[in-house]
Amino acid sequence: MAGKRVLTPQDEDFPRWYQDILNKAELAENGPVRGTMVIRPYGFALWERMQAEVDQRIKAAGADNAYFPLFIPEGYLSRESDHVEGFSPELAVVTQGGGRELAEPVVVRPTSETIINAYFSKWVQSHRDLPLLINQWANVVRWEMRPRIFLRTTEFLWQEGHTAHTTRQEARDYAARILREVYRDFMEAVLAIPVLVGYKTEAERFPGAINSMCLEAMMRDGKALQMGTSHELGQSFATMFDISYLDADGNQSLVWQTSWGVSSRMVGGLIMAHGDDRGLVVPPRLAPVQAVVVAVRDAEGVADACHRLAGELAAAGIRTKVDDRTGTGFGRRTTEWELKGVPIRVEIGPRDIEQGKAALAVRAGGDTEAVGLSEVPARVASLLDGIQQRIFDDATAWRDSRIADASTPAEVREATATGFARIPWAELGPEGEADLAADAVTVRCLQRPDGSLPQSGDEADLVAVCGRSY
RNA sequence: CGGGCUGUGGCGCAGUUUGGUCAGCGCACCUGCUUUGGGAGCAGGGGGUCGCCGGUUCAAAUCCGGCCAGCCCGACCA
Repeated sequence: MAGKRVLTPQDEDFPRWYQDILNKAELAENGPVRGTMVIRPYGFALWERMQAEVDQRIKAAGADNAYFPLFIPEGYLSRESDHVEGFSPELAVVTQGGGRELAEPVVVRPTSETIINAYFSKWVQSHRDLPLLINQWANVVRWEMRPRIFLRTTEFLWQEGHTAHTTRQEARDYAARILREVYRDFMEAVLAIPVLVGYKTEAERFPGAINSMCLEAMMRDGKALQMGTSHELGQSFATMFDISYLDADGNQSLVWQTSWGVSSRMVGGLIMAHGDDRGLVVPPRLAPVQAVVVAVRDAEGVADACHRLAGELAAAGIRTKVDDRTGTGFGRRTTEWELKGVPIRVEIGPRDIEQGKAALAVRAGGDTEAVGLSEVPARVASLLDGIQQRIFDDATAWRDSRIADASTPAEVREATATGFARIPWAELGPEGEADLAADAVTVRCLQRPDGSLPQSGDEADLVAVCGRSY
């Protein structure tokens, strides 16, 4: 009745472990078209929580939500040469509609810079129209060669922000602000995933950008996952789409732009940053279910006590669920909630009722304790705070133990077998970067020696953080 | 697109070398009873034109030809 293996252990086969979690925690599965995914209710609940938290921060940063079309005239893409070069291999193109050949094929958006900027061009006439700060939640399609659920799918869900400013400095500051106040804050405070911030090298830059900033996280197998990006687009799109305005002195000027996004890939990051051999570990601030009240077995008063307690927990602002499926064995249900990473289980059985207590079990760490029924809501609330911090601290300690300093490409190769390597960018350079690429090792980001975000990619003393990535 | 491999109930697989008695196993699912404090036990049961098309043969999951799909490793990427 005990100890049966639920998942392939991470150490044995990490990709297999990931697949097992997707299935057993009922997160997502493949769609019928290669590279597409069906996101199941629990997986989607995680995404909805992410959306809510990110959306709130985006609005606090002053951007408004809008929605632009899924279909983009093919001609729009080719207006920005780097952009079209970067994306054309992975475009899905519609050539027929209504039973006949289309005069001009339309592409399914791989990202919306082109169509959004076509409208920015109409909306921006005066310096009084700036800054223009727009965000949209959407699905996009990129025909990926090697899809993996959540991490790299042909269709994925994301938010993309697009802004226009009067000066380069203002645009840069806003892109950096989004990186820090929206993305980094969300990832560290809510997802409990520590991230490294920095600049992309020219080789890794977004097609059409003059500067790409990013957030990189380490997964439990030591590989890197790019969790989000924020780009300075300069004036290339402004030029191509003629986004110009009259400034206060009556001169015609071009805007400076940014774009930035995070996607459903973060669900994959959440799984791989915190998950263990028992399943998912969801940090409390994200968790769709923060506490599940489990009826141990069907006995006098158990179901009533569970529902009463769940009501009190909900009233205390805790996202709560009751599991009174006593027809299913207790062990199985416990395992299920563990697989789904619910932060706290509140277990109530006849023994607990007798003693006027409930058993609290914490997913991260596995601690258990008995708490008087009336004290449960307060105790759960305080435990949740501690759990959130603990998950973040554990992830940070884990990551830091797998980052090594290197001074030669050979040392970088060695260190990236198990984690990240830091090497002076002046030492590595674009030549060293190209060399490492042969072994699938890439520069994840350039940052200052103290880990902070540079003001420009040309600063002396920048450090290249290298790793294998998803 | 280059290199390696696989297609058999929902999932994971055995069977293919040596054609027949092979359509099977584990998990999952359904019913009943006993269970329930870490994936329960027993009994009974449902579900598969063996990727598709064609060929050889008395007989094809098995042999032959063609096609299709998927997986893994590389170039691309949120």
